Amino acid sequence: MKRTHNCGELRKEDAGKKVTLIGWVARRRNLGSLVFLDLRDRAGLTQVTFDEHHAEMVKEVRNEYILQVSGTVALKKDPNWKLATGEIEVQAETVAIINTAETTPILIANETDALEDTRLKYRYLDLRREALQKNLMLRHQVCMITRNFLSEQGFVEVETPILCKSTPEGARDYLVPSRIFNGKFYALPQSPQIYKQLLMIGGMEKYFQIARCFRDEDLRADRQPEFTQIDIEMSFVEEEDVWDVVEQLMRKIFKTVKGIELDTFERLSYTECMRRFGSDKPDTRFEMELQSLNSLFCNTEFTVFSRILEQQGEINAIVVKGQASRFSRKDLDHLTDFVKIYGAKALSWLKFTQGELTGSIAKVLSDQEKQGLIAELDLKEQDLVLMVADQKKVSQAAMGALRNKLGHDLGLIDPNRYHFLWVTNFPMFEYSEQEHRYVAAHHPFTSPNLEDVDKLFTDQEHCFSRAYDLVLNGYELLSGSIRIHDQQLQAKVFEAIGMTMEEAKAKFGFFLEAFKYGTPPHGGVGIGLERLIMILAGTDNIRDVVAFPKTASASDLMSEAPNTVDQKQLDELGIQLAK
RNA sequence: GGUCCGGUGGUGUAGUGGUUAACAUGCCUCCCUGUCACGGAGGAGAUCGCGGGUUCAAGUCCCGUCCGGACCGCCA
Repeated sequence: MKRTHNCGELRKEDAGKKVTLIGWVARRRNLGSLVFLDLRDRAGLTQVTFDEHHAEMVKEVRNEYILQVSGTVALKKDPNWKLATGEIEVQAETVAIINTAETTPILIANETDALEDTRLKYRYLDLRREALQKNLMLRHQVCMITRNFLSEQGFVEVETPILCKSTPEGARDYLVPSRIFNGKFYALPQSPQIYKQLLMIGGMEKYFQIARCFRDEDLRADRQPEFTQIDIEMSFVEEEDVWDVVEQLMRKIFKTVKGIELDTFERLSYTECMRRFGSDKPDTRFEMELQSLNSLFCNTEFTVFSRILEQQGEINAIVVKGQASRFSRKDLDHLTDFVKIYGAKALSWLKFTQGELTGSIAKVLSDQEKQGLIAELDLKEQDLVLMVADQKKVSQAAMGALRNKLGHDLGLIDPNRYHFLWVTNFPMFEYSEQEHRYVAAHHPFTSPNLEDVDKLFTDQEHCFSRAYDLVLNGYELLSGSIRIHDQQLQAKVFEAIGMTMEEAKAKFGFFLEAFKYGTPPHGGVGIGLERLIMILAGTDNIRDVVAFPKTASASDLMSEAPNTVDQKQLDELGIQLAK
């Protein structure tokens, strides 16, 4: 079985050549004694023509049959400009039916038919479609660029274990029961975090891995229970060194894949980022930043606002420029419902038309406040002001989400822009409403800012860390940090996050032991590969860039995993099911 | 754990209490020598996700349940 060409490469220059193609039948057009078949492989489509002497040979052929066709390349009288190979056709001389196929439940040639559950059940058929093939090849390309680039920079790819020790901080672990030690469990890695740090202690200096990670948490459009990180760790570095490697890698990827020279990677501290965008992963392709109205309303008579301010809350506003008339009362009610998702109790709105402020809270504001608003927000005719007054966290989250929604709905976002932003100086702790105390915001190996070490116990709210994220177009593309390499500091951090040395030893004893023997200063990142590919592929669904993805309930519709197992398997593992 | 949306021939949809469940596409048969989402004629194909209830009557209303999707919580 041999082919001389793939189904995507023949051009008018090839006219007259004898060729052999192998491919799936994508479509048939049977005109009686003249039959056209579109033959498809991963490279594309080529029309094969069977004249009155050959039409009989393919009478029984149906879609998705695999044919080997030999014939002569000929120019078409009427080219099909929609197809790369549209100027030519192959006039068949011999044909072999390599395989037959039953009628497929989904039509491969029609990219838009079939809903996602059907596509997932027959994933192998969905994979025959151009869109998924392109995405998987793009993913391969990015991985190859990454491997080559990092290797050239002196990074060594090392595989770390999949069967690990469970460390039940952070995300929920996937557990694997041990047969040899009944009642004991391995955990699948949430990330190779500890191992890559051990590799630094082990003297690898520069490590990377295209690493599979597992988190047993609920899914989202951009979250799968198993996913891949481009995991990088470096010794003897500070933030700038890590960022430089990442920026170079991104430049290389975007240059090769998209032909784009990236702009400067901007930087914002976490606090600044939250203040301006209400999110730690803002889409910075458009403006419409949050503006605090706290000082403007510090003496307001409007009790809803004054009460919020008394409780250390925030009043944040965004201004939709020049589009006030576009928003009906109903639209604004929908936006109110939208902010309520994020815990906001209400959305206040004001329209600036003909020099007047009208809207939900226009009657309760004093003239002075209205003039202040107009000046402070630099309002122009037809501007719409949207405000959420609430606890700081709620106000920021609601306005950040609203900003994002409006950016999309109003078409303020240029889909061809790629805007990178480093978010730096993440807080070391975050307040847990459930536990009524400050808890670690990151894994406990993240270094605090050196000038904030004193605040570890005295001022956790204002203690910041050497953790950073890279944000691209509203997605958190990577997280990373400079790690702690000093034993005393590590002990302090454990204590500060409420972990006794005994607990720490029980959980990470091997790791702490390793720390004693000359740990180099080190830091790194984990890049979310799927999110990067999603953005490059222009999709907002992670399943479009994963070959065999899980559904929102973490099941595989094709293989029907997870499934029940034999009693014998359970017995070997010493597992008894409840009930 | 929660909120919302959806489930109707193979596939995608319409059907908002009343005849034999409609349309497109796919599939099957026949016709067709220049199609390229070919065209034309005919045909088969659906216990309307599942269970219960309301009603003279349920694809349609109600309750439960399963499945899919989006989001909130969660994701150190």
